[in-house]
Amino acid sequence: MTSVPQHSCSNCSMREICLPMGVGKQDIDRLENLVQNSKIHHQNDVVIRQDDAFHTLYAVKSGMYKSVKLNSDGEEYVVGFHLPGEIIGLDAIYPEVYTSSLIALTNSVLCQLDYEQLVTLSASIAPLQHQLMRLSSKEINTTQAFQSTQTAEQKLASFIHNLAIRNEVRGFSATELHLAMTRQDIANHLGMAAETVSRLLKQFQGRDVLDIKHREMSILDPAGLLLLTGCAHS
Amino acid sequence: MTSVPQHSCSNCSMREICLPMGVGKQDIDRLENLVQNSKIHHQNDVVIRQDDAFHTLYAVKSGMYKSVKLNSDGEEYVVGFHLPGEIIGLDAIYPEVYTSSLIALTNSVLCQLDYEQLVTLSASIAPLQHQLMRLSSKEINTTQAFQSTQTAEQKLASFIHNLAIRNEVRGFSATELHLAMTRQDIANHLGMAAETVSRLLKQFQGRDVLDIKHREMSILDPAGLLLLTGCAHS
DNA sequence: TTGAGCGTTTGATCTAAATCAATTCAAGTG
DNA sequence: CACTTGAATTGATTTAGATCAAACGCTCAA
Repeated sequence: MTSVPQHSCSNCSMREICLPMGVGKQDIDRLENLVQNSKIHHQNDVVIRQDDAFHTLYAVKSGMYKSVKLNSDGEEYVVGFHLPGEIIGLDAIYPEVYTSSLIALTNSVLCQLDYEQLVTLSASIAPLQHQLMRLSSKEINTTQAFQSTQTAEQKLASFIHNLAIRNEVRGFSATELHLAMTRQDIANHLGMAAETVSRLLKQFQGRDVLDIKHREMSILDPAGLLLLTGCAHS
Repeated sequence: MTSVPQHSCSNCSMREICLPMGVGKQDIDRLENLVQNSKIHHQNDVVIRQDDAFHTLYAVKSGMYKSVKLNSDGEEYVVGFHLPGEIIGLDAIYPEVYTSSLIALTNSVLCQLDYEQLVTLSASIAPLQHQLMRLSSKEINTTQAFQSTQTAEQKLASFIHNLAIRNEVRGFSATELHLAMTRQDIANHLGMAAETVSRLLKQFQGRDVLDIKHREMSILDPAGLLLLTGCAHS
């Protein structure tokens, strides 16, 4: 983990997705001043430890992270995966401790924002305040969306579709995905066995919906994939 | 559905849970002025229709509501149940339409708040701004919490335990619960069959964890119930 | 280059919970 | 008050997906 002094929201390719969205030129430097030095992480670096006191929100600048919750039985649960432009830690505001650990899945960079300072600043920058609420709202939706899907097939299809959309929104490919996480991580996240993920992926391949080699996935038939989701997602 | 002109946050028994929490005496009337006339609803009244344009947040004053999402297949999904003091609509901020329909489960009352006005007001009342963020954060947690539970038994036990805690926080009984929703609603919400709910409740009764007659439930052994949850919840 | 160690795949078996099918119960209505 | 209707229970059967078990294939380090 290394510190990078230089950082800038105005030059960041994620500025239209992340917190700065809608913030005018005259205010963006006030936001930039608040962003702490970015941190570079490597695969398996633990960035946040569950139950640590919450003071800081994080924004993913590049790479990918996962959030993992450990329950009292010692069972792990993969809460989700975080792509560039996404804010991490919104769920920790209420309990004032982080509710899950954060782990880098690949070489990745995070921006740090002191939560108290951010809230104070947002009171005087309306677009920032709105974006903060929008991002919280979005997170509520994300978490709710998957609950409604029922079969393992629908869950996995929804997961892949969701990942593709998120990739596309970020200016990456909507059809060529690199899976930074293991099959076990996906399975755990979706509440199924890793074997089931493996078998379903093979089945999706057989139906020419997608092609997958190790961690590289091509979506051959996006419409077919959407059908597999049960159409529950947009 | 009837309008009630009189309303007051300062006299409301939910003020320490709801939006006014932490707002000082000098500011609370500014919040009260923003609260629209409360609406009285009866069982099965549809308050919000999914996909309608979002402008208003709601706070439950009394009674109970459920949120229901209809997916493109025509399948229903019960997103959750809303108790007094809870804010409804935070998930609609991002998409700018309500993502589910809201239905009264019993005679109930809602307070209405114009979202834009609330955000504007919160910029000048720091405790209100904080509470808005806290409530959003809480909602993210709530939605995440159940995902980690696996078996039907754990899910149902968690659901009952969660309901009991929420009741207690509101100054109601932690052991005597009235279930305003049907078994089918509970089952749908937890992603299982109504028959499974019925069988599990009977099993919980057999183990003397709880006693249930129709819609009235007594939790006889709260510690035993917590054990059944897999201890994943606080 | 070889071997160790994950991650992944594939196959066989088992089980929790769904589905199907009836019956019972409760509350409201003409 | 009987009658209707929706909710809840109970039992029998089926099945999706878990678990168990084994083999395979990368990747990395010595």
